[in-house]
Amino acid sequence: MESKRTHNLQMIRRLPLYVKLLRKLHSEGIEYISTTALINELKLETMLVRKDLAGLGIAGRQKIGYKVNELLSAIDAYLGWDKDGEAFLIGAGALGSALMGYEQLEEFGLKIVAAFDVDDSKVGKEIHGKMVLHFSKLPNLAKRMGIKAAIVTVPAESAQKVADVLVLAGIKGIWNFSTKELNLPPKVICHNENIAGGLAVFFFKLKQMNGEES
Amino acid sequence: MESKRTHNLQMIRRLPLYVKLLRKLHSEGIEYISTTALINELKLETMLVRKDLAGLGIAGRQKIGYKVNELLSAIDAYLGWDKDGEAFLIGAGALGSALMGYEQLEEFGLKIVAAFDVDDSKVGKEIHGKMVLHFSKLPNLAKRMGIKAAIVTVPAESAQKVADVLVLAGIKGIWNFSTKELNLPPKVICHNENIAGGLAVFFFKLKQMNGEES
DNA sequence: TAGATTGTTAATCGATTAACAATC
DNA sequence: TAGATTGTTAATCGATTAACAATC
Repeated sequence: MESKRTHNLQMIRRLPLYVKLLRKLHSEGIEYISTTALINELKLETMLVRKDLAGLGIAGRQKIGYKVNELLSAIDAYLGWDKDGEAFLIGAGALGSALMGYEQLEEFGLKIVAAFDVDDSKVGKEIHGKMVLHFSKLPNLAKRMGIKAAIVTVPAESAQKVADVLVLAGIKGIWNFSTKELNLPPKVICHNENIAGGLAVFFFKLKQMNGEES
Repeated sequence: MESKRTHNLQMIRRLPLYVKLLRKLHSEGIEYISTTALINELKLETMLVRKDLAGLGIAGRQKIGYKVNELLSAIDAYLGWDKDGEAFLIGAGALGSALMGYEQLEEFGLKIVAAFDVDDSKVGKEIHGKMVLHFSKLPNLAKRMGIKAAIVTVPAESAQKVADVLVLAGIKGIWNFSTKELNLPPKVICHNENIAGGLAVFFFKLKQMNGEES
């Protein structure tokens, strides 16, 4: 029963792009789409899109293409979007506040139900309609509400301490925005979002471009 | 004079992690660091770190390691951090506001000098100490201030229109946070930050983990 | 039938990992 | 000298691209 196909993480990163477009098509009443049409809209490489759709394991029809709603539910299933994802957010600073107000997260299946911080000037307030609670209340709430996912947007210095508490509170997955590799037990998964890394790549590309001109 | 080494983008993404640690060491007065020590701190793979440092083109000394400040300036030079990066931000929504208040950006060499929006309820206000101006003022200001980089945090629907204006205004690099592939002339570089993609990977890992348990 | 499109298998390319050599 | 560490070259692995087959 083990899955033979090796999962392509880069492909998974592209899935939301497809979802965004497919939902738009769906809302416009379009039932079928060909890869050629997808490529035109998304400006991706032909073979990439073809491979990605093939990887979802559903069949298209020649001359017609893929059924839009079949593609959508295949992607949902692939990503585990069928059960809706509720998460706590820890660290209501600039970045944390942003994620609390970032509609795209809910659009793509993640709902932040509450935020936590240790800063008294933040605790008790609402940000984008969501309550900021004291971090000490997290373990109880997590158990009571059955929350299994957490978004970590605290400074690098506190990240490991926060993670330790999360693990004890029964959190199973951490989306980590701090610039710090976390030490976690094997049963807890972690995905690092390295924004500073993205910035570095941006700078590097800029430099290369300028370098070429001179 | 052309560079022979192929640049490893993944390595570039890791550089800020090194910088963060190296700066801390530097401030503590530590002069030399070995890769072994770096690996312990950062929890990265031995060979990755070794290769990354080698890629910077500076020499370490056996038994002693690398000179901390040499490493730092090598990374700065590699990324083009020597000249400081000033940027405009377009789209002062949740995500845009966050980036305006996100200290890490300045820490890693990018200074947002002003933000732009078309929403009258935002224009004229200050967010995290930075002015939000009307988008129509961008072209003039960009030329007057010599700004060459822009951060795009507008919704996918307006992203291309914004990009077109930026190109005309002489912007040479775009850090694109919208879920939309931009159509740009070859001389303008673009780096896409796909946060929804990161979320998709996070969900996928969560699903895999839960799937294994059952 | 011809053409457009899906589907699959092989080749290439880039990044990581492993193995080994060099040196203080 | 022995050991720790840097430095380099080769092997593996994953993702993309190319080539070709199948079919409506």
